[in-house]
Amino acid sequence: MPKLPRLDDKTSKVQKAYTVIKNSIISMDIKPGEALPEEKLVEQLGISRTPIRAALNKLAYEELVMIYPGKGTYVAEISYKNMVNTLQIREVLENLSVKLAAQATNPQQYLNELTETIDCQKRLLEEEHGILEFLEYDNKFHTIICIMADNTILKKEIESLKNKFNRFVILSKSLTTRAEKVIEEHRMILEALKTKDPVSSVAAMTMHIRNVKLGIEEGFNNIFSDNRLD
Amino acid sequence: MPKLPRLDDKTSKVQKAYTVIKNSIISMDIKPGEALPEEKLVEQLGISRTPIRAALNKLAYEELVMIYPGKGTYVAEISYKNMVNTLQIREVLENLSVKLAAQATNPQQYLNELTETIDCQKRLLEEEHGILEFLEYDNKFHTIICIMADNTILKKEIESLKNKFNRFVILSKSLTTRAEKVIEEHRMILEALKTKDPVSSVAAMTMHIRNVKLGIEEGFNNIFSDNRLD
DNA sequence: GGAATTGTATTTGTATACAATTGACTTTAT
DNA sequence: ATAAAGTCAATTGTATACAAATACAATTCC
Repeated sequence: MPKLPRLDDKTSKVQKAYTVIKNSIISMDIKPGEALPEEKLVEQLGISRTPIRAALNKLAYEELVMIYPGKGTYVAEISYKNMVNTLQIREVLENLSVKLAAQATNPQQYLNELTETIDCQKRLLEEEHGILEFLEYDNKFHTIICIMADNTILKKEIESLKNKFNRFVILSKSLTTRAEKVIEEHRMILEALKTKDPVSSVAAMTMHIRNVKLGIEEGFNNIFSDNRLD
Repeated sequence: MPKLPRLDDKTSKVQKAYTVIKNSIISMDIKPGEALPEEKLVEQLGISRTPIRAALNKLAYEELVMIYPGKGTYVAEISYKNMVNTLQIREVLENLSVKLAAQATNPQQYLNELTETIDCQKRLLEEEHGILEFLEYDNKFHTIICIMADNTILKKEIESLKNKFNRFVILSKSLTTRAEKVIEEHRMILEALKTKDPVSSVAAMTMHIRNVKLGIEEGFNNIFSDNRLD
């Protein structure tokens, strides 16, 4: 019997609800501080409360929503301090990731994937696709490095941080000026990884993260009069 | 009306179930790989499946249990590689934590709390209390430094890592030989923090984490013939 | 009018019934 | 004998009903 295309409905309703809500939050489709009553989500998503609650709990764990028992569930607020705290952690984790990746024993396949990812991102930018798609490949770039680093826990942590982080990126609109630079910085990280030198790889990553932070801060300053929006 | 004694049952059933199961796992009361059927937990804990499922999901997120949809839920296995991966992350996060803590603006209160925590741990050791209680104050020590660092996300991350980590500590039985050294190393971190010097603080923490790792590896080698128990 | 109380609507928390999945065992046809 | 199909038990996934908590409005009492 020929292999038929599987109608992939295997993903659980929890997973679907999680993804839909998460994307709505990251894309700022639902605003920070906005309420997320479970019953409303039941109506909109067409599934029962049980999987919705599970999805919200997962999002709460990743600090994308806040659950106040008996009161309600709300999209997590964005603050300058939160952005700084997130970036402090991300910097050391990404540096660890790229350091381990540089020491990978069989890097070739991953180096190819990284190249491919950068090319995809470049193409998306030229064809003026949405920012969410651009960020998806941005995530992919950093995820591949984690896989290269052969540390699944690190991969999960960084992916979770990146979720939170992308809200800052979108809110700050920093990609409108930085998109091409991001690609260039990724390329430099890739080149460093090719040399298998941990030190220069970490240096390239540090530079990248630092620029990301500067871009976000600049964007925040353009939106708010002062740095302190906590 | 006279003040009645409050019957403090405010903690939710999810929280209770989570704590009970988590402690059972960390203390090795439930063995790695052992099944955790929800119905069995219903009988033992005397609550319904709903809060138990929520608790298990939370534990799954912290990687203390593994949920295989439709198959079953199991206590996470312990492997050498997992231990190494966890420690790699913990090292960079603890270093970040102590670096930021050294730069805290109003450290005095926290320095007092750290001193107190060390003294408590010392007393517990002399009075030969259980290992779980010792580890509780160990957690507290590292948590206070995170609070000092003024980064709530970092605090959550490190606490989650420490949960996983304590399983390795208990399995390796490393505390039987290292308990006093742990206290001494904590004291050195405290002294470094008092000088407000980030560099020496990080150095003291790095030394501590390195020794923790060596202790665990030694314990593992005594239990298993080789390092590779994955 | 004002403070305490009570009621009520909204929302999350929990219990339970039923559906879907998985895996092992049995059966059956070849 | 072997492989395919079918049955059954165990387990998680989902839906729904009801309970508890919270906030706010209405009411009562002074």
